[in-house]
Amino acid sequence: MEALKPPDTTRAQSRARWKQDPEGVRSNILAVALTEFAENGLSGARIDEIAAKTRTSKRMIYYYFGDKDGLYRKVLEEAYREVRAGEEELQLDHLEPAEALRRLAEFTFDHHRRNPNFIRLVMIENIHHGAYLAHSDLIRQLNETAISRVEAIYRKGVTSGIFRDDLTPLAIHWQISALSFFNVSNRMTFSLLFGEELYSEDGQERLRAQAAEMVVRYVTALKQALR
Amino acid sequence: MEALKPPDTTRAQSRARWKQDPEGVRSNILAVALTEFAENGLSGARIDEIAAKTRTSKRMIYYYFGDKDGLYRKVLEEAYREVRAGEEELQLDHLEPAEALRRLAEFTFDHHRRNPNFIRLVMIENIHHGAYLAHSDLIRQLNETAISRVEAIYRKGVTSGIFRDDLTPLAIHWQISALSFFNVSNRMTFSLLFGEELYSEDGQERLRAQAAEMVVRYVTALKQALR
DNA sequence: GCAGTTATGTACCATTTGGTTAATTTGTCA
DNA sequence: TGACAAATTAACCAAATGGTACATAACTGC
Repeated sequence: MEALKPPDTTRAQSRARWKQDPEGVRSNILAVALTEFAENGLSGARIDEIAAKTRTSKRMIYYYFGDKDGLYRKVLEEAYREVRAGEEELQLDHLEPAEALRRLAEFTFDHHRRNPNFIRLVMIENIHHGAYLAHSDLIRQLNETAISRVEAIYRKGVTSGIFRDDLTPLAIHWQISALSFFNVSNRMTFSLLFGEELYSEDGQERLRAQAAEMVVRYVTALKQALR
Repeated sequence: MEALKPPDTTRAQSRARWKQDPEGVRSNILAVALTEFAENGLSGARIDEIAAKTRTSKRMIYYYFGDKDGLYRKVLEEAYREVRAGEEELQLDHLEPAEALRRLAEFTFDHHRRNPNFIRLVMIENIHHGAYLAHSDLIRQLNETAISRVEAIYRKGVTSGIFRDDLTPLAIHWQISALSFFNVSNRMTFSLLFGEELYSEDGQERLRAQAAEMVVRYVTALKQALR
């Protein structure tokens, strides 16, 4: 349709030498894009800005990821993968159920705190009604383990009689997540509205202990409540 | 700088008559903008789109709100005002502390659930590091009451000996908020990852009761736990 | 060492988008 | 009633932004 200009062959001579590094370029783009999306949201992030912070060019983003949405999707998957990998370390089998549950809650609290960019991506994804997450089987799969971990602990606790038996692992996971997630996701508005005291080192230490205690107390059978 | 075209006086004849309605126009813009920002985020929302859904024109948005940021700021303030106004109805003075606290938690849970657009705005604001909320004294002021409501209940409970005395109203408010907020904010990703069961009517009823129970149990002094 | 494929740099483009200019009408009040 | 301010319409604009076209260098396998 449009008239193409005549190819400009003269300036090509000045090009420097370079080495190919597909994997490096790819992961470099992903890393930069992760922080850009986490910082600015999906529509807030700028492809040009991402490209500029990359060691390569905008062209390569489209070469490897197709378009902005494609890039975002891969970023989301990568973020989930990393975070879930970080959860592997946790070993709770040898602990008695109440202690295991407390540790799990504390761990989750810490883990979310250490991964604010991930939390932000999840917030962003929720703003978009989970439209991108919906298309990723990989991510869904990664989360099965989260539930089974709670389930193992809870089942043991019910069997030994120290946990009440009218709850579900899913609900317990929900509660732990809520307290841990909110702590990071709403930090800015909460501290602006109510002061910084909950977000000092001490304050966080207390919130963490309180959140864990809250969950444990809730799951503990009433007749056990006095120890 | 640029050459101006000669004024086109001929077509002006065709303009229809209209009535002035500054307040109506203003609030109409605000209402439309609220849902657009809540739906798409700050950078995701389009001024043209907002204008189109308005009964007036884009020009009026700039006339009344200056620029996109100005509009967003006013939307945020308006949303806070409405939501806080909705909390006025709550009367808890006549209840004994444990019951009052349970009611407060349940009310907050319901209230957040009824105002998803507000929740989304707060999420968006957190994505932006609370940059806009930081400039609004009005909003900060509106939240003082939230804390004092908790404080009144908590103080009564401590005095009468049924609440433990090592907590702060702020932390209790944080806990209630976390459970209530997360329920709405993370609904999409959570249900995509773990299924819809927590978000059915029954599921929500249970989560609500559990959240309230969790808070009450936590605040209750241990020696009271068996009633 | 050459043919074909993969990877990359440079320049360019169409559209979208926030924002503006200028003219015109409606309301107000001396 | 007429001048001045407030409200509103319609057309226009420059910059930003997602995305491409094209040429070419690096790599791979024979």
